[in-house]
Order: sequence, then C-alpha cells, then structure tokens
Amino acid sequence: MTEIPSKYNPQECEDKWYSFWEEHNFFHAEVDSRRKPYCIVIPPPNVTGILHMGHALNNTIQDILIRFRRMQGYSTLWMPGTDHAGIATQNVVEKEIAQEGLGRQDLGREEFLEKVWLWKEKYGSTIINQLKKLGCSCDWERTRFTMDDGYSVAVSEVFIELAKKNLIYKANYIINWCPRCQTALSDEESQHKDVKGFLYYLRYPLKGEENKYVTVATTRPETMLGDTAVAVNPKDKRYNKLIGRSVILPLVEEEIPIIADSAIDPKFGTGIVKVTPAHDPNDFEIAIRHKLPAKIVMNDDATMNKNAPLDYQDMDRFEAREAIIEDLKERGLVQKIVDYEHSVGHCYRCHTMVEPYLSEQWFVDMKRLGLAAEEVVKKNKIKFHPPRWKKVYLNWMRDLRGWCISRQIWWGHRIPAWYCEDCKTAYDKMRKSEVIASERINLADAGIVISQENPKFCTKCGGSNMKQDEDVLDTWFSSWLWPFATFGWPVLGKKEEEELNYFYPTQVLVTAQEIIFFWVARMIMAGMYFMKEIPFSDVYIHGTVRDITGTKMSKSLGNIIDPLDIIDQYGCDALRFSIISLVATGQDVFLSKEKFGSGRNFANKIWNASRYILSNLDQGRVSPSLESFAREVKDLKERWIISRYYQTLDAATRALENFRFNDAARIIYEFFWHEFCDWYIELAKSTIDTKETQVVLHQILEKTLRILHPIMPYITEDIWQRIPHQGKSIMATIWPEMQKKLVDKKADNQMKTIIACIGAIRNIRSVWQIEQSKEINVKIRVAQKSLENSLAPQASYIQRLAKVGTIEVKKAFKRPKLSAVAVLPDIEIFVPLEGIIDVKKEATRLKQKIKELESLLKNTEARLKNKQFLKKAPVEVVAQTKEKKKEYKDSIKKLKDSLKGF
RNA sequence: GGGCGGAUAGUUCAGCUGGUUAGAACGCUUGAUUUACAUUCAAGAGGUCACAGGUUCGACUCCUGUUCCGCCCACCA
Repeated sequence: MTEIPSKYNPQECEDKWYSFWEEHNFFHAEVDSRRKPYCIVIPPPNVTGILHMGHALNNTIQDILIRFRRMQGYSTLWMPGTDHAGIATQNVVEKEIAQEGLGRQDLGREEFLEKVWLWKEKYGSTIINQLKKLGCSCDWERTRFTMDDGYSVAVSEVFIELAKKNLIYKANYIINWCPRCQTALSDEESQHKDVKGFLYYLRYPLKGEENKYVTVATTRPETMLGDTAVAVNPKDKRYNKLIGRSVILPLVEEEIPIIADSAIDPKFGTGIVKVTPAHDPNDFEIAIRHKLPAKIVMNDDATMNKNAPLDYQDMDRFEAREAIIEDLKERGLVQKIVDYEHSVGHCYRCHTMVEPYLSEQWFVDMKRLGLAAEEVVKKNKIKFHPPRWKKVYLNWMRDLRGWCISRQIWWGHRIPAWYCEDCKTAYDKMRKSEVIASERINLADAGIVISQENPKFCTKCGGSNMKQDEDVLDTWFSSWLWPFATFGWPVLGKKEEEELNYFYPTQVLVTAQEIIFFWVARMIMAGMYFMKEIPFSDVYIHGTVRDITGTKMSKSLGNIIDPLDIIDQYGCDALRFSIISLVATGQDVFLSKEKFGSGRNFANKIWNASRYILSNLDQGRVSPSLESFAREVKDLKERWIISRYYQTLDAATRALENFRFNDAARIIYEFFWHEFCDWYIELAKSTIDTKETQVVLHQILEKTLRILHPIMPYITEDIWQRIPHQGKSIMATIWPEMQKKLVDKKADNQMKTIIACIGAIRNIRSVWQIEQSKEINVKIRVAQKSLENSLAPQASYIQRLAKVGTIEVKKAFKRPKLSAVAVLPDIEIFVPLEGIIDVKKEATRLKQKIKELESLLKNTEARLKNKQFLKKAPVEVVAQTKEKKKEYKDSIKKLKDSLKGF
C-alpha cells in the first residue's frame, strides 16, 4: 500500500477521473428497450457564457439527478448544447471589431457573420469546458448548438408551419425598441424599472379661441411632436363640450382633434391625454378605434426624425425633451412640472431605456398556442417544484399578447420570408397614406412569400424581384424547440426517430425562475403543438444565486464568486456539496466564499476516514456483499451501523426523488460524519482485526460512497478505486437497494442508550474538569434486570469512548459516596470523585437539574389533567405524554435521592 | 396597482402532512491530541420562533390582520 497523504487534494484527481469517465464512455446514453429512459435537456448556456454560480447551481442539480438515476438503472441521457444568443453574441463581436475602429455596417452582413462564426469556433466551447470542470456527465457527443445546420432547419420549418396556420403574422404595431441594439424586443426582453422623472403639464391652445387651452399631462414631452389627437373620457363632465373641437399642437402648429375615449382615466393628471399613436401602445389602440393617423417622430437611434420640426431634428430624445420644454416655457405653455416616479422598460441586454415604437414586425399568436400549454399545467401533467410556480405560470398564460419575434440584427436564424420588392413598395405606400385601421398585414397583398427557399417569383405579380427578409428571429424562437430539435427533429432518420420516441417526453427541466416565461412556457407551447406531447413532466425551479447581502451576482457589480476559483481553492466536490446544502427548495441562495469551507472539510473527513480504513483493511478478508453477510453479524455496533446505513439510504433516496437536495446532502453528511466516523469507526478500533468489523467497515464505506457519488463524484470515485470493488467505476455501480430486514430497531435503541451514557459521563468530566488522560471509574445502576443484561455486555463501548477505567452495570448496588451523578431514563450514572468533587457545587448542579425537570413535569401533568386532551388527542400521544411524566418523576426522585447522600 | 417569497441562536439557514425539552453550520467559551483527520475531537453558552388576534386538547407549523425586507408581473399618460 502506497502512502496516502493526510489531506485530500482535489487537483490530483479531478481531471484524471473526468478523462477516465469520458474514455469509458460512461456519459453516453442509448435507446435500451429493457430499461426506462431518463432524460434531461440542459438549459443551453449562451455561447458567450462564462461559468458563474448560477450555472454551477443549475448544473450541479442536473448532474446529481442524472448520476442518481443512472445508478438506479435508467437509460440516462443528459443532452448538452449551447445557445447562439443573438443579441448578446452580436454585441460581443461588435465590441471586438470596434477595437479596430469598425462597425458591423463597415464589414457588411456576410463578412460580419463570418467574424461571429470565427468567434464562436474560438470561444464557443469555453462554457462547455467549464461545465466539464464542474463534473457534468452530459452525453457530449450529442452536443448541439441552436444554429447547427439541422437545428436551423427545425427553426424555419416551425416558422413556416405556424405562418401557414396564421399563428405567425406580420403586423405594424407598437413594439419595444432598443435604440442602442437597434432592434425590436419582446415584452419579456423589456424589463421594467422604476425611474424618477417628471410629470409635465402642457397647454395646447384651443383652436379658434384666444388664450384658451386644454392642459395635458405627460411624462414624455418629446413625443408630443407625434401627437395626432387629444382625448378625454366621454363621461367626464368637465370636458364634454370640448369633444369634436380641436387644438393647435404647439411647436408643430398643426390642428389635431379632441376625441372621446373611455380608456381615459378622468382622475389621472388633468383628465386630458395627448394621443401619440406611434410612440405609445395605449395611444395606438386609441388610434385604431378612432382611425387616427400615426406619426413616427424618431429615428432608429431615438433621435428626432424628419417628421419633427426642423429645430429638433437629429436631437436625441432626451435632448429634445429639454429643448421642447424650454420652447414651450417661452410660449407660456408649461403649466407646471411635478416630480413623478414611474416604471419604464429597459433592454435586458444593454439596459438602455426602451422606446415604444411603431414598426413592422413578425409576431407569434401566443394566445392560441397557449391554450394547450395552459391545460397541461392546470391538469398537473407538468408539475412545478415548488408548486407555487404553477400559479405564476398560469397567471402569465392568462393574458398573453403577441410575441414579437423579428430582430433587426444579423446573428441568428434568418426569417424564411421573401418580399416582392415591387408589390411590397406599393403596399407600403398604400398603408402609409391610410389612417390606422388594423395592425395585421395581409401577406398576399404585400407580396410576401413564406418559404424555405427563394421562391424566385412573386405569387401576386409574377415578378422576379424577390428578396429575403433582412431580419433574424428571436433567440428564444429557436430555444423553445430544444427538447425535440436536439434529437434532429424534423428530419428524422430511423435512429433519430427511435431516440426521439424513446427519450421524449423528457423527465425534468431544471431552471431558474427568471426563465419561466422566456423559455419554459414556450417550450411547453412548442412541445404541445409540434410533438402533441408535453416536453417534460417536472419542472424544478431553483433559487437565484445572490451574494451575502442578497444582491444578485453580476459582473458589473463586481460581487461575483467565480466557481472556477472555488474549484481551485476548495475542490469541485466541495463546491458541489456546499452549494447543494444551501439550496432549500426554491429559496434563493446567499453565498460567500467562506461557505465552501464546509464542503472542503467534509471531503477531507471522507478522505481521512477512508485512509484509516484502507490502512487497516486486510483485503483478503472482505466480503463482496453486505446483504448476505449482515444476517450473521452479532456485535451491536455492527448491527447498529448497518441499520443506520439502510435508514440513511432510504431517507437519502427519497430526498433525491423529491428534489430535496439539501436534505439528501445533510442526511448523508450526518450519517457519515457523526455516526460512521464519530461512533462506529471509534468503536471499531477495538475489533479492527475481526472479520466482522473488516467486512462492515469496507462495505459501509463502499455503499456510502455510492450514495454520495451523485453529489461528490470525484472523491467518491477516487476512494472507491482504492478499496476492493467490483466494476470499472463507481458511477457505473447500481444504487444500493433498501434492505428492510437489516433495519434493527433494537440495536438502534441500545446504541442510543449507550451514546447517552457516554454523553453523560463526558459531561461530568467536562463539568469537573477531569483531564482526558485520567481514567475514571463508573457505576451504572439500572432499573430493570433486562436493561442490565443488555447494557452490561456493551460496557466496553463506554469504557473506550468515555475513557473509563472500571465500570459496573447492575440493577442493585449501594450508592457510592461523593459521586457526580447523571440521571437518564431508567439509568443512574455515578462517578465517584472523592477529592475532586465539591459537594456543594454538585448539589447546586443537581438542584438546577431538578428545577428544570420539575417545570417539564408540571407541564405534562397539566396536560394530562386536561379532559379535552385525554378525549381528543390520539392515543399514542397520550401514552407518550404519560411515559414522559413517569420519566420526569422518576428522574426527579433519583436526583433527590442523590442529593440526600451529600 | 396585482401577485409571490422571507422574518427562527451573534451570523447564514433547516424545521416536509400541527404532538417529547425547536436543530445544523459558522462564530464564541472551555478543554483535548504520538496512535485516520486541527480542514480534528469533546463539552458548553446562546432562541418571547417579527408583532397582534383567531382556530385547536395542543401552534414555529394552520387562518386573519399589521410591520419590515426581497422578488416578479402590469400599456394609467
């Protein structure tokens, strides 16, 4: 046996075992009709991703589930991959070329995309390699990317299919526009934040009357340049007579009507609203109802455009706001400005304030797609863990609006729509001259053809001037297909079809709450529509990783803890164990570096216990199976640890099955450290050479390593490989099976008593400050002969662990003089301490104990006197209470007897 | 405006369907150690379970309300 170092060194074994697993292909899953499938699809990290604690938590959970189920015998597939992350990736590459003073327009679409692909080739697998560092047992040979050739086919097929069914449509509508990214965003990508601003009260001169005005209130005065009406509530008596008249829009000096619309809240502001159809979703709706024109007054970059008066053209929207207010003030048209805090959308990628902007975009009809997705969750075909997310999900489903899927960027799936330039130009011209009547665009009239390939000819005019839509699709429009597109759908060979049938629906989706709407809900929609089946049966939502002050970890705040740093310093298993211990179901996780110490200490404990066992193990004497051997085990400590092991196995298995990861971690930790190490190994030292102890030490260690393996894969493999074992790797062993017959309640109780005795003696030692090295003698008086019979043979346990010299266990003997006393149910422990013990002090100590017990006794007695309690409480609770009462009484009596002896 | 989560030891948190004297980790105090492990071992101190009501024989646990923190959703300008 080579010397094993006394400290566990993660660096030495992590890479080694990871390569070993990969070489042996242990992560690979195949269709196996004899076994049940278990499949998880990874939430694909962005190709631009760098491993952060959120990933660490998310993927540790998945790996635990996967390793656990794999050992349970399922054909287990963890499908990995990355997401092309349209805006994020484009931003990264744009930043890179900006260093050479270039913009993407300088390069042109094709050249720019080449750069992005190059970037992806170079850095795109960073995150994958980092997941490997985490120990993730994904089936890497299946790794997919949302812009793979095959995957892209799925995306455009889906677009075409949905468009055919009118579930995708083109519309001229108010969308969230990011002036920095210069693209439309979906509602989910616009994040509301409270912003301190002002409410401006502006006067619009009434037409035909000198010095008469209507006053409107607005938070965004710059949009007034695009006003095409002023509106009041028809029921608002103050303004009834204004309806039908008009005002002169200041600065623009155009006449606009005063209209009545019931959407106006008379209580807000002045009760009069300026209507800006092109820059406000509410106003747009009003415009449709009243057939008002829409006037866009801003460019893509949120500077004022040529529709604005010359003075403001090319000014930024905020600059324009200042200038307009100044100009209105000069004309005496600002009544007042008051402080006002309101919620404004911001781009989720760059945090720029989003501009509501009228533009032509593609939309998915979520309302119709949502019906089936709502149903399956309502009926619990898909279960959320914890269940409260079900409500959140259903709530969101209830008021779905169109999902804007076109993005004005280059990196992504090009929209499979082709425009006849002639028809489209004519159509646009016609629409522009119209007032707004509806938002949807008739594709045929506009000369738009939806098709995978260039259709070459316009179906309307027959012209050949066809051009593909410049836009790409929202990234989530590809990720929502992840659970089935990763299997090759829709182009399925025989093998792919078999695999998809076998592994779909998948079992669990593990993700964070932020992504429920973006991704989870949409995957359910896509699954129900295209596969006619739920994509997964369980959704486990874990908390958000925050720093110790509760702030979300983010690079810009500089409060991140880098998982790779933690792996370096503490080891991967320590990271995994610690983070999983902190994850109470669905609760946010507050992290600080110090918290990883517990995992490191545990790993080291495992290491040293194993080291001790290994150095004492006579490998020729171990038995290959605990089950057969265990029936003949005689000694209490062995019967006890075997019993405890199976109870631990049972509890840990159930915890993992119910997604209670922190419980699983705690249960195994508790068992290994505080039962196996603190008690069993300590006791086993006295019989280390017996076959019984040899087998049990080896077997319990081996079996505990197995149930710990999903949480701490490396150290368990490393040790397992060193002890006698069967098979190639611990990850390929089977999950131990529960042996109810080996749960030995009698042994549990006996050990409990012994542990209590040892605790009491140690306590006396401590109270009287008796050095560890000094042996003491102990007399134990028990209440029944049977207790004497069961306890006496185990006296050596007490001698050993409480450092006791002579020990006497008897039903009857004379109380020794000048003893420290401890009283347990049916047991009195006397430690004669002549010369050490201070009688007065011991008396005080005992009196204190008596007082505590008396107060407990009083409570139990009161309860037992209560007739309602006796009548209504379950019998066993009453019996228990009676038992308690007897116990307290007995203990008090014994303590009082002892006091008399002083 | 709507919804959700949290408030338990000095700190960070467990405590699942109500039932013995409310647990852990870290920190603290005291002590130990040639004999697997100081990333250790033993003992100990430390809690009006946010507050106020209610239901119940019995409430940290269930209900109602209040306060404080945090989060999500929302087109009232």
